[in-house]
Amino acid sequence: MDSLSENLLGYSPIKLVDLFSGQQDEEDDLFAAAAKKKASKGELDPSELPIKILAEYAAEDADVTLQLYHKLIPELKKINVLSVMEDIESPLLPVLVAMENEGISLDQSVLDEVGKVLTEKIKTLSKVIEESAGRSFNLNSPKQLGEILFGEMKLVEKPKKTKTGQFKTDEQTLASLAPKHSIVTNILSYREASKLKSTYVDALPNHRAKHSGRVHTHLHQLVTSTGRLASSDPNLQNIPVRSEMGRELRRAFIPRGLDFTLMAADYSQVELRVMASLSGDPAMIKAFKNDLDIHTATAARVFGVKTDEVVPEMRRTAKMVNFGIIYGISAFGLSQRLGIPRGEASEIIKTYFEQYPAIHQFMLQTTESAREKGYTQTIAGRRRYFKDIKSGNASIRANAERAAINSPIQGTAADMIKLAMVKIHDLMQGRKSKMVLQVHDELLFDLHLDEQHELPPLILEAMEAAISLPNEVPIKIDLGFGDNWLQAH
DNA sequence: TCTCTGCTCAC
DNA sequence: CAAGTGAGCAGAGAC
Repeated sequence: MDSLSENLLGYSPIKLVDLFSGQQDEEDDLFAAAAKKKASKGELDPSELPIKILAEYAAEDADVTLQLYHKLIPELKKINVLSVMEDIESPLLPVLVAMENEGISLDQSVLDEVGKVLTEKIKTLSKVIEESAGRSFNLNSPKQLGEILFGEMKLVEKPKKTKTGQFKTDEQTLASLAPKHSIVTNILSYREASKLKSTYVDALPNHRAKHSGRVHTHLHQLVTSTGRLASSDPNLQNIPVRSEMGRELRRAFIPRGLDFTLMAADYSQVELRVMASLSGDPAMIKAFKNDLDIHTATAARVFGVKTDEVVPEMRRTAKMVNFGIIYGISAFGLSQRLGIPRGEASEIIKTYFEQYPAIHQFMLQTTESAREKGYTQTIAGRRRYFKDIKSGNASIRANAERAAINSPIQGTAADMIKLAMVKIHDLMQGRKSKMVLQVHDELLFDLHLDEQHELPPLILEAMEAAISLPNEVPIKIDLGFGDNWLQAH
C-alpha cells in the first residue's frame, strides 16, 4: 500500500475523481490540472491520494494548498485520523513552507578548502591503487573493482557475491580484507573522499538559489512510511558528521548574517525514551528518570557490573543492542555488527530481555497486534499498515515484524518533533530568528543575537512539552550554539 | 534520458 | 534470510 495512505489514512486510497467530482470552483480546477499533469507524466498514479499532490503543490502555492486541505477534512473525519491530520500535518505544512523559503547559508570558502584536500587525496590514492592493481581501471565502478580484487588479485578463495552475481565490494566486506593487502585500505579511503566530494562539496553549491544565495531544501511531509520528514535537492538530513573529514563539511553551514548565530536543539535519545514509555519498562524508565547515560546503564545490567565498572567496549556493545532492539534485532544481525559469534550475541539478547522484560513484551505485543489489526500506531494515532505481516514466507514476514516494532517508536518521535515545530513556529512569529532545518531529532535555528536569551528557553519548553510521554518518561533536549553547524553541536 | 544496481551518507 | 527510515552519486545498460 502506498506509504501515504499508511501514514495518514490507513484505508484504501480515495480517488481524486471521487473527491473532487461535481466541484466547480477555481482552486479545484487548478488542482485537478496540476494532478492531471503529474499523472500524464507518469509521476503519479491517478488513484493515489490527493494529499500527496497537495504536499508537492504546497511549495508552489501554500494558500491554495491550505484551502484544499480544509476541503479534505470531512473525508478524513470519516476514517478517524483527524488528530494526526488536524493537529499535526495540516498545521505543519505552512511551517515547512516557511522553512524551505528561509533556506540556510553556505560558506563557499569552507567547501573550497575541503574540496582542495579531497581532490589531492583522490589523486594520490588513485595512483597508489592502480599501481597495486597493476593496471588502470575506473575506481568508481564496483564491478571493475570486484574483478580486480577477486578475479585478478584473488584476495580470497570464495568472494562474496551480490544478488546479481557481481563480486561484493562494500565497506564491510573490504574492511574484513584489510589485512590481506594494502590496496583494500586505500580503496576505502578513496571511497570516503570520493563520496564526500561528489555528494557534498561538488553538489551543494549547485543548490544555492540565485535570489537568496542560500540553499533551500525540499522537506517532504508525506513520503515516509513512519511519519518522518524527508529532505531532497539537496538532502540536508544526511550531511556527514561521523568521520573526521566529513564532519568538516558542517563548518560550511553558517548563520545568515553577522547578527545571527546557529542554534541546534537535539532530542536526547528520543527513540529509546519512546520505547521505554511505550513498553512501560521499569528499569529503563528509571534510568531515564535518573538522567543516566542509557548505554552505560544498559551495559551495567547486561554485563552484571556496577556502572563505574563499565568499560568502553561494554558500552559500545550495549549501544549496539539498544539500537538493534529499536530496529527489531536478530542474533545474527547483532553478531555481524559486533563481530562476535552468534551464540554470544544470542546470550546478550537473552540477558537484555531478562533485564528489560517489558521491552520484550512490547515487541511481542506489537507484532501480535499488527497481525490482528493489520497496523500499528503511534501515540498521536498515526497508523502504518503491514500487508506482509501474515505472509507465509518467513523472511518477508520477519521483515514486516521488524518494521512493525520500529514504526510506533520512530513514528512517535516524528509526531513529537513535528508538533514541537508547529508550536515553535507560532511562538517565533514577529521575531527575527528563523527555524531553518529539521533532522529527525534535531532542529536548527538562525538565532538573532537580540533574541539569544529569551528564545532558547521557549524553544526548549516547546520541544519538551510537545508530547508528554506516558509512564512519566522525561524528555531531554541538548542545546548548542556556534558560528557554524559543527560548532553548534 | 531513464532505470536499475551497488554503495554510502544521515537519524 | 539475517537491523528500522530515508536520498544521491557513479556506473552500466536499455531505449
